[in-house]
Amino acid sequence: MEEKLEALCEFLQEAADVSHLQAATEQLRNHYQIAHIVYHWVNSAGERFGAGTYSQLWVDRYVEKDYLRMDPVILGCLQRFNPVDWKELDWSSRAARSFLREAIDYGVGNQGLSIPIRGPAGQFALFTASHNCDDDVWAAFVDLNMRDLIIIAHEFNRKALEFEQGGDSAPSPSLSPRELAAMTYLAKGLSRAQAAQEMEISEHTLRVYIEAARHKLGALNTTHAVARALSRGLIVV
Amino acid sequence: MEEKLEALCEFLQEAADVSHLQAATEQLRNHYQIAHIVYHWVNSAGERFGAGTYSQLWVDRYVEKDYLRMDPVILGCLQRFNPVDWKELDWSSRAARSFLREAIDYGVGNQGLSIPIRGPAGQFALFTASHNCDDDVWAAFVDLNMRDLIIIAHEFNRKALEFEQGGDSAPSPSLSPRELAAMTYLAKGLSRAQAAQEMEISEHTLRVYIEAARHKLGALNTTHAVARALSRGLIVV
DNA sequence: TTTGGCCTCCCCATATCTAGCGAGGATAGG
DNA sequence: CCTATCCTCGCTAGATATGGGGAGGCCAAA
Repeated sequence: MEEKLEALCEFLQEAADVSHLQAATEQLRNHYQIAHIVYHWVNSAGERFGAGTYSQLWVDRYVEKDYLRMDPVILGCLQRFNPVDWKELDWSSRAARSFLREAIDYGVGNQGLSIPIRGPAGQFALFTASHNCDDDVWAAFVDLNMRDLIIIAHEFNRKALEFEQGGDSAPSPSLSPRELAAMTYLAKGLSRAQAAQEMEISEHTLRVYIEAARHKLGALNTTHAVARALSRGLIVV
Repeated sequence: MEEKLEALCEFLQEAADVSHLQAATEQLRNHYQIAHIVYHWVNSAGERFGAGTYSQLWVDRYVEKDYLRMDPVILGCLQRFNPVDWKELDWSSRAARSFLREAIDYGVGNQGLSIPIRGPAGQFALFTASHNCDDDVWAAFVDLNMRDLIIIAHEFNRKALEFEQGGDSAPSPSLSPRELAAMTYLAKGLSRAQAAQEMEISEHTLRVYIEAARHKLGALNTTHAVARALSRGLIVV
């Protein structure tokens, strides 16, 4: 799985649009005179891409350790809406703190601002600016540049979306209303029998919807189908 | 211009509830000298709120006819990411065109810009500015004010989110690393046997993790547990 | 030291899901 | 009008998941 991720990222680095992003991050970094700019993008198929100015050493380390799954910046922004300063995140666990220490050792800033933006089909973009400085300097920087950074994040998203739609990426399948209802009830924890009762249809019919949704979503089982429907933003619990 | 905008944002930050948003929209409208400003918000429970400057006649008509379900602005923005000019939307169906004609009759602008923004739990916000003028004037307006409008949309969302979260924010339970891994593999569509193999433990042990996660998450079954872990941002597929 | 959480393993009976098959009526768009 | 999609219902059999129970070792914090 990790190799696939790396391959995708490499591919993207060579792709015209993303190298554009890469160049853009570098340019931004120079312009704002901060340590790093990172752009992280999860498309509607759940594939991840990134472009940033972190050192290759840190990127390798990050991938190797699968830090994606515990990085408080990622986890925090997955639950948030608006730009978030790294200080507002949850660094209480030991793993998180040692992660931060290590990150700083690898040249990542001790201060950071991340802007999460979501797309209609479960796309998730995270634009991050980070720097190494004390709190006052950082607060002043954020105060001055927050708006620009939000606008830039939107620009990046536009680019990423263009790339996604221009390429061969499979568009999110559209589920019928009953299929969506079925997925939603299952995501709420109802059994098939209960869901069928809610929808006032036979359980047999409900099964047809689940199967149809499963096939459309390319899912291996019901849980997978519900997970995909959720992470693509097709349903909401 | 800039100072006035900042004052508006400050006002928004002090706004305590949705009824204040109404006042804010009115203020924005005066400031930008356009026909209408509308803010539309769907919270994580799927409940809709709105604040805007449309005439009550049009609002009543809109609700009565259940236009929400066919309004090309709503439908279009539900599938989009970035600010969208109404001209970019799909007005091809007969119903859409007659809807637009009717809207203009009721005083809604013939030009509009809508900014969709999404939250982590399916929240959906739509900030719209509309006006009645010809294309050139409108293009100039958009060109000049797009950035401000994006920032304002974000401010509105921050307020709406605070309002939604005011009080009953139940903290997400913390799952152990193995529990998270189990949830993640299940969300990826692996069967219990496969997940156990990936984690190099027996299927029996895996079941214990799933059960533990299920109880922590207050979930009724495995699918529910995975759905909750996903929608709370505890795991990433 | 004791408590609590975590990780690992095992048994069993029942409930649920999966994967095929088939079929008729409603509805909306071209 | 026609075609495609959706909605509804039925069957069978095997595979898989679920919900109880219990048990021992490890580690860290109180």
